[in-house]
Amino acid sequence: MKNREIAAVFSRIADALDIKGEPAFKILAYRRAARILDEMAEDVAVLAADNRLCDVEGIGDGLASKIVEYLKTGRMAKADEAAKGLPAGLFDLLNVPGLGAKTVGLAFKALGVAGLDDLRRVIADGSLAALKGMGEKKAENILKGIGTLEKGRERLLLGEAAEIAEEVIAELKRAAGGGRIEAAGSLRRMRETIGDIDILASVRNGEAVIGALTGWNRVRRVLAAGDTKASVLIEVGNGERQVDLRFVEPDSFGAALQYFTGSKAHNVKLRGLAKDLGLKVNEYGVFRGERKAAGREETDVYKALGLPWIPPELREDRGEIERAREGRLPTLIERDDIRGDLHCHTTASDGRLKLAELADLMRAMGYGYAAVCDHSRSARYAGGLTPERLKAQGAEIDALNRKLKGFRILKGTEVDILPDGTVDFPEPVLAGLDFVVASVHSSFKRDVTARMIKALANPHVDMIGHPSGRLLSGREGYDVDLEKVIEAARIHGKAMELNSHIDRLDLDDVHLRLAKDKGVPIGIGTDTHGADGPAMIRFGLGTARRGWLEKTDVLNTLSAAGLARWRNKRTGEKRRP
DNA sequence: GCCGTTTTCGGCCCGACTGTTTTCAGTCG
Repeated sequence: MKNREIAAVFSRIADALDIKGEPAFKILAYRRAARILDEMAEDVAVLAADNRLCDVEGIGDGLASKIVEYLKTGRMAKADEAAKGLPAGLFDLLNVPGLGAKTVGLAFKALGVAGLDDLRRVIADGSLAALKGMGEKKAENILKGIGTLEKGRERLLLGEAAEIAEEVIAELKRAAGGGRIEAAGSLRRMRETIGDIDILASVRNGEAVIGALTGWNRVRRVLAAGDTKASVLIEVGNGERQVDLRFVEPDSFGAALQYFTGSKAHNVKLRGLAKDLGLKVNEYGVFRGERKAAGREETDVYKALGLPWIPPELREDRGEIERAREGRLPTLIERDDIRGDLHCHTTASDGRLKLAELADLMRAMGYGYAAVCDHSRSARYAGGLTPERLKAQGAEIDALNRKLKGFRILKGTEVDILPDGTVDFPEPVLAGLDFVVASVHSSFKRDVTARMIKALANPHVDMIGHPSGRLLSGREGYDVDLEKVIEAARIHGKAMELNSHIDRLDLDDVHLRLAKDKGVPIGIGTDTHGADGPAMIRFGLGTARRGWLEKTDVLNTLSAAGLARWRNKRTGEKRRP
């Protein structure tokens, strides 16, 4: 699939045009197309073959022909033309915070700056500061920006960002002594990774809160501190992370929350819609001329635009505004819809919880069941179970279940999908289990698509575990065609996992929506290994909601009995729930 | 570059902060 490749080419064209000072809206069109391609689950080559590229909003004749050109030849003349005369090192400079395309273009034209080393030199010798419109302060800030860039500004995992935000908010609330303080931005949208942490406040003593933030002992550097806004860099691990704080009056809180939750694409479209209605939307409210029509609550803002409230997780401009206008928004899955956990480990393999401890924690979540899915024998690094040990675990589960009221542990396994596509336990062993997750844990580059499809054909396999295999902290996923695997799941009546581990969130939002559209059920598992595991369902749920999933799309909204019926319907087996 | 129940041309979201300026450009979100 060439979607991401082409997105990267468009993005590069946008950067080049930006440095050259081309019209902003042309650049915007390339950037928008890059984002759309990046998030699209459907193969752009298929769209091109069907002559449907122009059906995608944001892609017109011009971009469509460039995509076709790239698919045919592997090149794009426009990209070469745009980058002509620009040293490759210039593009790196755009990553320096506080340094934009205009300044990069100026430094290149006036001083021949072609990369980071040149930039450091012209800052050191004062020639950058001497340019028109520049100055000592600007040069100094750019130098600090280079330092920040080199410290690493990789995005935080959603779970990490949530933890930091909670800490900051608690700190600010102490100083505020009342009022509303909430996280906004991509964190509120539950994106899988988070850049900056955005916090919105509506409090009496704003000065005290700004002071609490800028004076906090984890703050390394104050980037800006005005009357209504402050930005700081705080220490996180070995790196730094930006926290933005905004103040608004209480009667603008809803408008500001809407505005700072984003996404940018969602807001741009919303404002366009407002304009068509003769309204103006900003972070203070919805206005008709001078008159303020809404602002205190977020629901009022959407209502003023003729829309129902749109859940933050949907706000990515992936069709949610159109659906809201038609009154056809999905009813997203909620925490209370979840009846059990489908993926947990115990001390029998690489977990840190004993069976009884796991059962207690899962009961405390309000569930009716949890499936213990320890590793199979080939996963030696994880202490995978032999058939004999699995049988012994089953006896232990039976004994425990006899003592538990209103809750059961389901006998399961996370069985390895071996390099030849068979699974790690023979069929008679699997036949005695309540739930079977099949996962790839080795030979990531070897025929993963075919192996998963073969595993799905095994009558005892219920679900493919963490299907892409990616780790958000850095590991590329398997070499796998998820569209084909999801199609195979549909044919066999099987489920795909949404693994809630903060480093996985796998399937991702885009593929979840694809699975939903195909009618393939999603099982949300936490992959619990320790005591902090069960609560991670929160991040799985956020991702599920980003994938537009409703209660009926998710397997573990069924009761234990319902889950057994789902399996029996497929297999024709009779198994007591 | 895209796009059109007012438009095939002329729009394209809006504001805060900073540093450089005597009124605004650049960057960011």
